[in-house]
Amino acid sequence: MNITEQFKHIFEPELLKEFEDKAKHITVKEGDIILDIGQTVRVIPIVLSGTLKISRMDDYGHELLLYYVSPKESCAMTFTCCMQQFPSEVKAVAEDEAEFLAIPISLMDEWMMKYPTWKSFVMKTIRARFNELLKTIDQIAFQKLDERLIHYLKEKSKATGTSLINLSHEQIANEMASSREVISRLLKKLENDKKLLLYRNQIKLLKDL
Amino acid sequence: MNITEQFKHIFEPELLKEFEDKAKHITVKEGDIILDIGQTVRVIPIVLSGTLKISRMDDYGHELLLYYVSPKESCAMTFTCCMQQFPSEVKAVAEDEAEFLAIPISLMDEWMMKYPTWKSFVMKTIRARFNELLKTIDQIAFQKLDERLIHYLKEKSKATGTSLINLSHEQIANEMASSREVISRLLKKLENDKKLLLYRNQIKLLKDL
DNA sequence: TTAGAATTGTGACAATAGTCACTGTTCACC
DNA sequence: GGTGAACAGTGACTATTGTCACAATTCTAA
Repeated sequence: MNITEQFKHIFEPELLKEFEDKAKHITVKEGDIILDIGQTVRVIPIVLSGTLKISRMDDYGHELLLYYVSPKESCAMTFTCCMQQFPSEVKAVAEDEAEFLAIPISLMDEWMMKYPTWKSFVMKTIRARFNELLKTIDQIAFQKLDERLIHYLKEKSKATGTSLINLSHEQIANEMASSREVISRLLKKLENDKKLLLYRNQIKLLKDL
Repeated sequence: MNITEQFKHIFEPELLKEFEDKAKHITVKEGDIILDIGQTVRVIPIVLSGTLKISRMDDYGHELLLYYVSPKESCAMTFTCCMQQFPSEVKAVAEDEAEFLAIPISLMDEWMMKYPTWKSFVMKTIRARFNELLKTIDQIAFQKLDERLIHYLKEKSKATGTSLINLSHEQIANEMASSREVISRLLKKLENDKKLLLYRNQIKLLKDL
């Protein structure tokens, strides 16, 4: 899709022109690692299509999904990291085939001064991501695994825009920092409760989940 | 202490002058609620002395400590909330008697443009708080309660600047979203392991904790 | 000084989550 | 069509955390 068209209600025309001139258009395929923990942030991504998955890893390779970056969105942590050239604390992976604009970090500062819509976009993004992290904290601190699983499935469904989730139980367990058997059992229980249907590598969410 | 003196290495003189002219000097005592969940952010606090405790609550009143705001620091979430006039998602309580500068949120934007040190302070604060939230997530997602307790005690000690922690087991359990009996038992175990000493309403951390 | 409140200690048990071992099923590919 | 890999189901067990009940201790304030 035409970038100017997609963003014309968000950014001023002069900024859209800058996008055209200075941002690189990047396409990645499912599973590609866009940014790993410890890597220096070199560009700010603005998603055009597809979804990026942002997650946290511990020292033993355990993963925890933090949030998704959907089209027209960006990741707050790149803003703050790049402005001070710090390495990334999180991992960004393409959830499916995705396109994004890569904006050189050197423009951040200039644009913040020059374009009110950019400043507002940055602030909105930071706020939104703070709230996502708080939601994640709520989940793991206050909720049991069965409720967390339901929340996870709903978020995944929202991010991909479909009630068909193409993941193995093992993959789900990994993203939730849990174990396969436990997730299998909980999913089975949800199926018995008519909340979803289980297939191989696929889960169909039903309306009363 | 003189404000100009305390901040002269952080902010430019013109900005310090603005502090003197436009910021309110507020003193609160231990336990005072500076900002509750749902309240609109009206000022940006910059701590002069004492410590603020930032925590998250669930719908049933369970609490989880997120991080502390120490002298010369501020809370990132007020920045982003106030710039768009959103209600607060977290609770801020005075950990002990504390003084802070209250900066009217209307100045935020102007100062961001005018004072490079202010912009840098804001960005640094946002980055630091993101990382604190990630550390909190690491703790609850990847660590067992005994490790979390040790981490909690060390952070508390760092925040208050002493190895004497004046809290009941119940208070600790609350801040960690756990239960009193469990915390009591874990503390007892740490005492047996010569990591700390237990008294009524007080814990003395030993050097090999 | 003494009653009541707050704090701490502890045993018994329940609930939740994780691990191990093994089975059966489905799929891809030669 | 057959074979091995990936995926899913399940029972048995363990570990961790939470809950309940109650005792013991210490503090506070009348």
